[in-house]
Amino acid sequence: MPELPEVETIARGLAQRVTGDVIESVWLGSKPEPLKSPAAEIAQTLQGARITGVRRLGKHIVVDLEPQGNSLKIVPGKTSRAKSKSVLATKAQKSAPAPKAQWIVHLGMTGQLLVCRSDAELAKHTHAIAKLASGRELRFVDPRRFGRLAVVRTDAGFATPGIEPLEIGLDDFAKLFRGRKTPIKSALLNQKLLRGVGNIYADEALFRAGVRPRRRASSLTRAELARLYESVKQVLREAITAGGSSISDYVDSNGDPGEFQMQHRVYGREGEPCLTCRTRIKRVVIAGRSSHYCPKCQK
DNA sequence: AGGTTGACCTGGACGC
DNA sequence: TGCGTCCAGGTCAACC
Repeated sequence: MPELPEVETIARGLAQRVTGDVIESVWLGSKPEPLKSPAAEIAQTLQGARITGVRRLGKHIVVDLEPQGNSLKIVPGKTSRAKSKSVLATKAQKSAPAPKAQWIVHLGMTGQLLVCRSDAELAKHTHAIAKLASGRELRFVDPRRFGRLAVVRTDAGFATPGIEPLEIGLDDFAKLFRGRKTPIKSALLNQKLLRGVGNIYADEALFRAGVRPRRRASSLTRAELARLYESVKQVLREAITAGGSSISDYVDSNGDPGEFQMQHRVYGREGEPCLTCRTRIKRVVIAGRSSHYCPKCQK
């Protein structure tokens, strides 16, 4: 479910609500799929850490952490309570400022990262809970288990390929598609090129640009690339303003749905009239993904 | 090497 | 009501 605007909405909400809070303890479910880092490493990194910020990188949520006792010398007795003699404690002792850490969350198709009261009912498919010093909890819920949790503790921090679509310039944007035989729709979904665009916004951007999803990426004219460039940015910005698109289970960190699904012009509108020319919207499958377009408005 | 397909999961919608 | 089928916002590994 979550593409760039949804992840951005969630990250902004979390930043507002949990920045400065401290993770007191962590519970991780028994299902191993969601964990990309070893459970012990995740627990150890999060426990006692102060949240210094939350942001989005592509479709990832990055929770910036200041490990426990960062500026202090950590002695084994101090980290005591849990699992950890901890690699963390050892490292912190050596280098005066302990390395910053990050908690990386990818929501997959159905993941949710929610802030709630600790007495709130536990949703089915809750895979992780971070208890906060403020008395609230940060919960990761994901029925389909396509989501992923990881921690990163390198100086460089979390990195992912691809360019942010809201930051790229037109020339670099055009370069991404040069010589690519793949359909433009698939190229837009390729996270190694642009990071954050997903199925809904690819379809919506192509409609606004007047380009059919099956067109080979390399066949787009400069004018079409320029229109697509603007369309991608426009549709993402509008969707962020609307708080994202809620098709079935997307909610922000507060549990509230987005509004942008009301403004979809082609996605999910198969058989309905084009809002511009009344032609029926078509749905085709491209590289396994359903793709919606107006056969008249898009060339 | 670039491009395409299927697998990974669960649950909701729909047809019979 | 119940069962089967299809579909879903994302990403990989495995193929061609």
